[in-house]
Amino acid sequence: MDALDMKTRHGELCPLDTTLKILDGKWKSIILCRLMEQELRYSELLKTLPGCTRRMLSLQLSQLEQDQIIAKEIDVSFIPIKTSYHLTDLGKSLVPLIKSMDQWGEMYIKTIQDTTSSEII
Amino acid sequence: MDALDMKTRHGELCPLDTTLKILDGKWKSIILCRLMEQELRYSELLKTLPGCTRRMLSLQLSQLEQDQIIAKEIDVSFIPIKTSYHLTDLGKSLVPLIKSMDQWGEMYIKTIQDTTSSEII
DNA sequence: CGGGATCCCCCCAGATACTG
DNA sequence: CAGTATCTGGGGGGATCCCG
Repeated sequence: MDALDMKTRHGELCPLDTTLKILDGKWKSIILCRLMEQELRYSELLKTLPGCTRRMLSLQLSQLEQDQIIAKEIDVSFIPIKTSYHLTDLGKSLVPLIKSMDQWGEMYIKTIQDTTSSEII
Repeated sequence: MDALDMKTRHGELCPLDTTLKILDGKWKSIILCRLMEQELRYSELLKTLPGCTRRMLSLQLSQLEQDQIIAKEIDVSFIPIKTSYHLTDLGKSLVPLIKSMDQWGEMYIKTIQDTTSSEII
């Protein structure tokens, strides 16, 4: 576990772990849900994430950027500066997986509700 | 976020989050990888997880059990007691997803290695 | 053998203030 | 507008000990 010290934040035991590490973070899943639909600016993202502080948004975005899942464009043509975030190709390749995980989550929630309401155990 | 207070540890904003919460935990991904292959006992699992303490293994297993991803069987027919863990049906339904995530992780690692070694940016 | 209970430390994340 | 810097507390996780 010391041998492989890749540039990114990986050193996991299996590739599955790598995927989870990339997705792990308090707001990353929702951020990705938003960016799957459209490119968004920092302040626009912040509005859609009730309870998320600017500090946290910055941290999560920079990690996703480091992992090359998203990229930002900075428009310095006029003041105030505007930055926008969008999925990279690598990020786009994650979309089908995210949708599958979302669907499984939906199924899971339904199943749990059914079994706990009828209380079979 | 107060309205829905399900029995399980969920209160997330999107189903994707639910899936990630279930999988999130220091050793869960590897535990699931092991249990996908075969049913295993507590001590057997511990051996295949170098660095994992008994405390952590207990915690992770109990969470997976609470979430109804795994189940345990306790054999009290003789001393010492032996318990074994296996995937539930819900856990088995997660297998294709886990394999997809594992495959994406493999692809990701390769891609990152290529781009960073040639340093295209 | 398969866990809990307890203590303790460190890091994550919130609050607040500052900056180009 | 889009962030960073600093301080602070609460919880996750290691180490250790105990129990049925």
